[in-house]
Amino acid sequence: MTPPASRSLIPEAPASGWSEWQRLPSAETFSPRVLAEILDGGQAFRWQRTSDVTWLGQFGDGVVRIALTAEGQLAWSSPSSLTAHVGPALVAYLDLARDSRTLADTLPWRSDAHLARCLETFPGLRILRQPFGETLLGFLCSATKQIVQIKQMVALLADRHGAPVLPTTADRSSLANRAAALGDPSTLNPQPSTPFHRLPTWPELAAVSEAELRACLLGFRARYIHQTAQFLAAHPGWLAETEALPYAAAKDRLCSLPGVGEKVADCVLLFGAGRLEAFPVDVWIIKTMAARYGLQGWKPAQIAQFGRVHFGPLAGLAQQYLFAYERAAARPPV
DNA sequence: GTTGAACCTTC
DNA sequence: AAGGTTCAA
Repeated sequence: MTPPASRSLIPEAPASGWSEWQRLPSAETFSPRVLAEILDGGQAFRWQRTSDVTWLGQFGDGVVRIALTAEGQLAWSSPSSLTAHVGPALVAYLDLARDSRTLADTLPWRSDAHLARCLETFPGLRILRQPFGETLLGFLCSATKQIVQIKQMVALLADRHGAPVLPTTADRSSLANRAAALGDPSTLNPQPSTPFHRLPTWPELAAVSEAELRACLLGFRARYIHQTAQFLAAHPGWLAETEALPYAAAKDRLCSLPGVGEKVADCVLLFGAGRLEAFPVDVWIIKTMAARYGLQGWKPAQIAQFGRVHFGPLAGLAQQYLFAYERAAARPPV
């Protein structure tokens, strides 16, 4: 049992029906900026900021709020019915068993001044360990879209095609039973119910038409997701097997899915399978490798090769630091 | 093997 | 123009 976090250190009391704030089992501290980069910097698409230091997010069957204490430590709260499940799930999701600073220290920053600057700028930046299938769905949506738009597509998919996570079916039927016993007609037919829907699973997506997917603002990505869902439905176990494969084999298999090329496959393996050797090459990395490493005119595949050699077995972690730094440099300074 | 256009929609 | 993939030249 994690002890409740000291109430005075948390900016607000938990909402009713939610657990007390609890500390996470990690001594690491985070700045609001680094936490924002972790939760909302393009790894995941289901977090929204609720204040300077609090976030509301979903992954798997979980709904959770995260808060930063005055000392920069993490605390969390979830709907009471989910609390037992969310605690351990969140530790896995944030990959808190690994110390990110120790990990980052093994990167070649001693011989790479630019990397050293990126590490200093985002201390404690870490790679999430998201559910594999959800990560695949998110990055199938990502082609030529900005984070805001990807979040919008994913939110529509969840609202329209994902199962409600709250209240639990048990809660709901007990509510309905009680209401029936009391003869209260208003709760017999609960409203379109809850604000929280999980993302549709791949079997659920297989039952959604391409037209319905297009209605979720997916555009040409609707066909990719539809075809991928059909394939996965015809090959049960394929996704779980892929997740367990070594990096290169897993990437090959992912790239055989419609709409999945090298970049998307690397993102899925990095952010959804903990494969820190994956080095996704997107337009930001192409820019940064050209500007900071002198690789003007290099092709994505060449940059990926350079990245894996130069940054080593944790190239994906380095990639995330470079990515965060380059995007921050491009934004107007606060 | 390489290059370029097409693919949807929205900020 | 946007964090890409695919298909055809």
